[in-house]
Amino acid sequence: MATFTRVNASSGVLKEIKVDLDSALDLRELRTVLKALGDVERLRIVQLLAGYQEISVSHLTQALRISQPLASWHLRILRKAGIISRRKEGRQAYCSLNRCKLAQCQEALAGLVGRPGAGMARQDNM
Amino acid sequence: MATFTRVNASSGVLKEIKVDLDSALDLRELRTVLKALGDVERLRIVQLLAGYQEISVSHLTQALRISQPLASWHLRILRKAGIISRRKEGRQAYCSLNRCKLAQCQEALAGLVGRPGAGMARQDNM
DNA sequence: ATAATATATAAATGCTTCTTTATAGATTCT
DNA sequence: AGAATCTATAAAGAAGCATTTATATATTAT
Repeated sequence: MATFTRVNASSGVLKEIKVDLDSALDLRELRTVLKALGDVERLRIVQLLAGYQEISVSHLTQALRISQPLASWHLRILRKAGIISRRKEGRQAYCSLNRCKLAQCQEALAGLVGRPGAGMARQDNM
Repeated sequence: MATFTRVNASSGVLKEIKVDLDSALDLRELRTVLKALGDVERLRIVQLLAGYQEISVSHLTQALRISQPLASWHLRILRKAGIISRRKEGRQAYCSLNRCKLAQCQEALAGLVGRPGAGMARQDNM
């Protein structure tokens, strides 16, 4: 298992943590990804993106029949969550799916409920 | 594969679609489930519930150190999304995880991006 | 340089979500 | 019956989200 150490900033306590890079989604990041996916328009974007290597914003806008600023809005949320990437070429922006991020999300979800210790720390205090 | 036919209301076109019942989450329902999971408190609830057959609301409230009304609020959202079930006994309410729903969610997510046709209809109009 | 195109951002607006405090409903205990 | 307990709901407020219209920025074409 590939690991690295990092500082736990959220707790205020400086503590080293072993993190599994292959499914390194803590609760907060998992929340962010799931929240980003929890919208029909954004799911349609992901669905569309899944069928292509990459696609320009204008094509996406046409394909999904949504306004261009709305597409930009949703793309921004997906990008901030790490679900998609953007490549700029000339005046176009090409979007592509970060499939590994989605895989991580599924992993984390499975780890949350399934195998203890896989992708997510378990608390056993009751 | 268990299937049934239904009308595609979103497109306005009346069209019969084969649906896989084992991962029968359409975009809207997937959205609802993901949205319900897209919150740290609710993920903590799911995480806790995953470790037990069932757990009472008051135990859950203590374990997660959140107020009782807040627990009720989040539990309601999880229940409406089909992620948890509730069994009432006396004055207590016992919550349990619907693991199959989470599995469906993972399936749908995988189907959305991965195998075409698995769990989710694909659009190929570009 | 001007015009056209592609994308992003801003402002405004209505809607939903999260959280707390307070209260109601139902069940058990004395 | 009355008191205590468990859970749900209501009201209220702050914060955040989705959407539209209008505008800015950057790039290409004429």
